[in-house]
Amino acid sequence: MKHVTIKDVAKRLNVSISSISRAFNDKYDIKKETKELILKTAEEMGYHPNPIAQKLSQNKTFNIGVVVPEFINEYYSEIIIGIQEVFMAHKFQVLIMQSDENTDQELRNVKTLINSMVDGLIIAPTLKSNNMDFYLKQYQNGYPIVFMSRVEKNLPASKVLLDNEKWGFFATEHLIRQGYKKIYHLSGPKFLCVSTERTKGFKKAMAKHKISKDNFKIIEAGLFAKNGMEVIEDLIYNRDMPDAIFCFNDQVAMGVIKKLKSNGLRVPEDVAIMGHTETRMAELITPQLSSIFQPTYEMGKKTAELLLKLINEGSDQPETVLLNGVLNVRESSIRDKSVEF
Amino acid sequence: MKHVTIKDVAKRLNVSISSISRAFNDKYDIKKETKELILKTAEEMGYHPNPIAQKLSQNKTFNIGVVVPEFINEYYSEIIIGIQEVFMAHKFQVLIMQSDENTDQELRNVKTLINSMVDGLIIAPTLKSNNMDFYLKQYQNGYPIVFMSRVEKNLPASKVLLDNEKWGFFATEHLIRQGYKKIYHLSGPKFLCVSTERTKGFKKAMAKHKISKDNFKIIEAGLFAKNGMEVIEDLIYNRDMPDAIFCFNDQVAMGVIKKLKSNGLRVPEDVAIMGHTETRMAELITPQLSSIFQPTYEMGKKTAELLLKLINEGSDQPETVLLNGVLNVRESSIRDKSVEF
DNA sequence: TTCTTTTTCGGAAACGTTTCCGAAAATTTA
DNA sequence: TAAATTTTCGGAAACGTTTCCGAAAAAGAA
Repeated sequence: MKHVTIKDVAKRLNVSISSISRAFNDKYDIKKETKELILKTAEEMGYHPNPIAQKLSQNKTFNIGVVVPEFINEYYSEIIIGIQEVFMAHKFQVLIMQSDENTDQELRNVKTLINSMVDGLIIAPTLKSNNMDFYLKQYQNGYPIVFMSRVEKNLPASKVLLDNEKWGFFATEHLIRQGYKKIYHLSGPKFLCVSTERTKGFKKAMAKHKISKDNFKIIEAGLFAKNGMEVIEDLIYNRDMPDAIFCFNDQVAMGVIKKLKSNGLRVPEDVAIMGHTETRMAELITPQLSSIFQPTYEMGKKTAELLLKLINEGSDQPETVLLNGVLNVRESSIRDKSVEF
Repeated sequence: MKHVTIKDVAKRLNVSISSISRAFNDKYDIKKETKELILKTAEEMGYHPNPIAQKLSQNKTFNIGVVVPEFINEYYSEIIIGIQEVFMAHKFQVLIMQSDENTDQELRNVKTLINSMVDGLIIAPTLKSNNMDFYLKQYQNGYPIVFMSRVEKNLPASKVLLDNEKWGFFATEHLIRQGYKKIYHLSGPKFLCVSTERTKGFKKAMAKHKISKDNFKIIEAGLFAKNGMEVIEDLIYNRDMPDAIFCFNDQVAMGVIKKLKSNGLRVPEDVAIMGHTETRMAELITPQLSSIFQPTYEMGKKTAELLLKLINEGSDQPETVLLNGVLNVRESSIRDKSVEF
């Protein structure tokens, strides 16, 4: 496992190490023939420049870091695939770290990556991240950071996110247009901005269509299937069942559907269900789940491009990319066709 | 974004850089007071040792690489969490790369990581990986590599995997014991060893319980829900429906269930379904899906420990860890309770 | 006190590159 | 042919550490 170094090649060819370096870095001041000779014998000798040494010398690591709250769900996994695609094309390595929805772990991750001298950072904060001040300070000091997904629209930094309010609105309006009269919204935690945004969209739709306060309700549920199940249990217990529910995400929606079915309620005939942040399971369950598809792959690519620009050109103005979703209507929110409206 | 270096601290305190280094590396030959003084002022000045320089100097990167075929499914994500846990405790960074089930991409990933001088590698090969010879050569040259999940039981290298034959056997035997008489197996691709192992287990159960050739069948399906759906379409078309199906994995099983239901067949009354490599969705769908749970987290931890040992102590004998699964019986494979057997 | 041993520290080489500077060689111009 | 310019290359410093070696300082033994 002995590595061939630049010196070995230099000695073999009786040239200076600078020439070897020049040959490998496509510098202008080297004769074409010597360059080719060098590259050829280097190849033969199995020489590869040592990235660590390059990094030390250039003070650049060609690594970037990605910190996500989790990648158990396909959401961040898909985003990362997009990120990786862009950076691999530019010879960057993508270091991924996950925070397990833990703000301390997140801070440790970020510090580890900064310490590892990554050239830039993509951060999707955890649920209750209280590290934003620290991140912003780094950003303002010129450290290239792009935020993703779970940040406020007015954060003074470059970021890529779905317009959650808008698509919360569309999801809700779809239910209204289907003729459902009593619509509840199971929101995520209220300290999670993507949740409050979606809730804002929900309220906006209620206002636009002049639905009275008696006919809608916002219930703080959570992120997971079990949160959805718990809420349904309560609603059943309280005999307070709407005819449509817009859930914070597909996981919650699936919990809701499960619980409704096990209590003999039919979806969508008794209660219509709308999810959000579509998962691949949406098509597989019965009934198929209506949801808002997020363009995860494009989110990843866009985020990566923003960071790449920040790394190469430095920051000028923070740039915010608001992406659009797709409303996928499936069985779970289609009103019985016999009902005209 | 100017980094404070060891020299700055040395100048400030009027000591040599070697002393600073000694203070940070807990060397014995430094006075306790100076050490404390150094650590204190270093802290004040915001000095952190530059990992790149450390790596260059020590010829060790404290990075390890993990190459997985994908992490869209929760399986590898969970394993990675286990891996990360162990390595973070030992101050290693975990570089994750994914191959998108593409053997060329996989080779590129591995080479990139080796070039990046990671101290060790965990590899879960892609479907049709034809790079095993290359990996084994590296391993035999002393490069620390541990294989995971998708490798042959007799591969001459350290590895961690589920005993797929055994749990394929148990899954099948469960169906037999429930009284199902005609049992089909939807296998994965035949060049995927975890699939052939599970199939072996299926056959073994058939042999043990003396089920005649007319009453079981092995159909090569694939890895995804749509593969399961396609097979069911064929079976319906050919009027060739068993009363139980053991699917290669949960994804296939969910496709199967969906297709059965949309054709008016009930699960498990008409056809019982057994999955494998349990997903969290198993509990959420109707009917709840019986499956073989794989101890992903422990797999990750165990793999990481093996690699850590290999890195620190060098290789002696290749070690193979065969993990056990858990048979989780749920609604999809429980025979009507009125039937005694 | 003087000599030996131990503790503590500084100097310098080494890790493998890139890059600046200046010089030699090759080419062009006068 | 000589001078000026351009091309090509080597030497050496720099990146920020660790570590070896030997010396100074402190402590212990005689």
